[in-house]
Amino acid sequence: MIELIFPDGSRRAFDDGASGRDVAASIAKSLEKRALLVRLDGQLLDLDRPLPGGGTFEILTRESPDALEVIRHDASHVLAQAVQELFPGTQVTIGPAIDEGFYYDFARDEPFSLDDLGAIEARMAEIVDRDEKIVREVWDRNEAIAHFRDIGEAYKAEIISDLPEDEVITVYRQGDWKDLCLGPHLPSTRHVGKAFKLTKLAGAYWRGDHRNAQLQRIYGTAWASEADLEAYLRRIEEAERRDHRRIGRAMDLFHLQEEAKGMIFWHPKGWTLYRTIEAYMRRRLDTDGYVEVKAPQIMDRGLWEKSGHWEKFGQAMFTCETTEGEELAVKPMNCPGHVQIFNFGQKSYRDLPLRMAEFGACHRYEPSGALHGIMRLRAFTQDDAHIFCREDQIEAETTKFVKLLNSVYSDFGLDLHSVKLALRPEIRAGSDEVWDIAEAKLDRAARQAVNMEVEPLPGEGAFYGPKLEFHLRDAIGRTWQCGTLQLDFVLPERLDAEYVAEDGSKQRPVMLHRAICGSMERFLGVAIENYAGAFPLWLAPTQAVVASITSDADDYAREVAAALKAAGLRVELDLRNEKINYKVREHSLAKTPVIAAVGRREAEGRAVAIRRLGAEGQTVLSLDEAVAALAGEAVPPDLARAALRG
RNA sequence: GCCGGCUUAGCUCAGCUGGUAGAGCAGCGGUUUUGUAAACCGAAGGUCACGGGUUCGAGUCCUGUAGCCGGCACCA
Repeated sequence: MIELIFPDGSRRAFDDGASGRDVAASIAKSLEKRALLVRLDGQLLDLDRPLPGGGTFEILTRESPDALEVIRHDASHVLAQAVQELFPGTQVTIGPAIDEGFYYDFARDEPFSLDDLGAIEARMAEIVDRDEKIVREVWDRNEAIAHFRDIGEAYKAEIISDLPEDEVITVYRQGDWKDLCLGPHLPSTRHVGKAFKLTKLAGAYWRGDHRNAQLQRIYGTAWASEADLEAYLRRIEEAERRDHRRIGRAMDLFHLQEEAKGMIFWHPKGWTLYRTIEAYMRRRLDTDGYVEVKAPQIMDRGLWEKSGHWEKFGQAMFTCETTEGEELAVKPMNCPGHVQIFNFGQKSYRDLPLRMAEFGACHRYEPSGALHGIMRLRAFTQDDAHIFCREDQIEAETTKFVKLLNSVYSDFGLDLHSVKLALRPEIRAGSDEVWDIAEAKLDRAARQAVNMEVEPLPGEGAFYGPKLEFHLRDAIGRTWQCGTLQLDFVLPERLDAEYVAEDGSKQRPVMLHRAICGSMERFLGVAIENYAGAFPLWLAPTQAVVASITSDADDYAREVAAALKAAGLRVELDLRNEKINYKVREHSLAKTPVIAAVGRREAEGRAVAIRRLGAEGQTVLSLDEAVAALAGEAVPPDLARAALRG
């Protein structure tokens, strides 16, 4: 007998060998019908699999988030079956569930075309209608390897060979089709439902390694219901309207062109936005005890060799040779320059922690395929800073930094998507003891400062130290690393950074590389998508347009614009010979936060009719009131807080 | 860099199976003086990304290159 503990706390005994289905049926026939999976002691199991023992027990139906993940996983199996039925000779590899859907990687000489997706979808629907039972089988390891090799599934055979010797090999069968898989799965293909859609084709390397063969990946999305699928598709469509590239063009912020791949031509409005953010960041750094510097844009190759970057990233650096035979490199990062400034003259322990900031313009020859709007560029500006400190100051500095970062993100209405800690890579500098301490310090400090999980990334740290990553999301849910804090025990050594300690001895400082925006451009891209171009007043490149209604009011309109401008607002004047309807529409589409319309009435009463973006109708205020109100609202959040504190 | 797709007027897009280009908006010139999301008229605007080929004839078919888009790989 086995004893099951149900979510309500009740306990019941069942015969050995009872399956989740038996349990569901014993409760209610209707529950058996709706049951898809069970959870036993936290582990998901197939509904028809005999329960291996007793424990806490739960029956999952379609509505459960865990069931949705299995629906997506099964959709990938149905996809694979459909592909193999339609395109014999195609090899299957792996096909997991992912956020919002699933994919499956196939090996096939001929590429799939977009047109194939329709046919594959239709076949998938057929397989769902066939309602094939999905059956779990346990296979002998060697037989499994031989079997998959015999039927030409080399990748599957390779996967099994690489599994640990004691791993139970399970194969799931649906109709004539089968796949090596850990499971669990739904009882039959009918339960996958029809709320799925194949979305895109892509290349993907076998096992994520570019030295391996490239497979063909088919992505799809799958949901528990048609309504959820439709909502998802609508959400994607909506998100595409927020795309920073589209908004950048529509709002005339910037452009990119072939002659300068991965580099931005900032237009007046975009550059105003950029400078507003830069000024804000500069104030935040200033109040947090940073000093700002500026190091050369191009420096001798020798310095990059000494820092170690030439060896590792030389291929990706822009270089030039002078007529006098010097070899120079455009800086791909700011740290070596900052160490030169640190090294100039003598530093005392009293100078530490020394927080040295620079809005550093960096150039890197990024692979062409990596470029993406203004998120991934070849020329970008880091809001970089290096904190030179003693080892015992690392934690406090990290906590201080994360606090600042959180405060900055919240001023832009951004939520951290995730925080990750990249741990020691295989090839690294420094002893294991040093890494132990370093990783623990960052982990502790980050956990203390952010109210969320810190996800470890084994093997992904920089060669010189562990790295905290702060990720934000773009409109369609792709995440971008923006903030970062990296501990470095190598560079101070390589570039001979020293300070004089209390006892008069020379000591090496530790260096913390840190950035909040990461790249100003990327941060701007994320901010554009976050606000969908409708910036709060303090950020909007054009904060207000003064629009005349008739030309009688032109002089007064000029006066209003001048008054707003004198109060520090970024104002445009629209005296064109157009109807007010036309002007309102145009400036609304341009996402101008405030339209101040003035006609004969306003001119006579020295008033303005204020219309706010997104609001219906307008409020008439006296000119003085309007200026005071808008000027107050346009104060950046950090200055507003400072004013509040007095 | 790799796989797939796309590239037609400033922008958004038409252009069927090959017969040398079309709309809306913007811009320009006029008319209109207008009350809160598109007034009216007119003229103009294109080496159909770039190069090569097939053909009597190519935006359309083939091929090479570039850029961009979606992924993958990369990201000091």
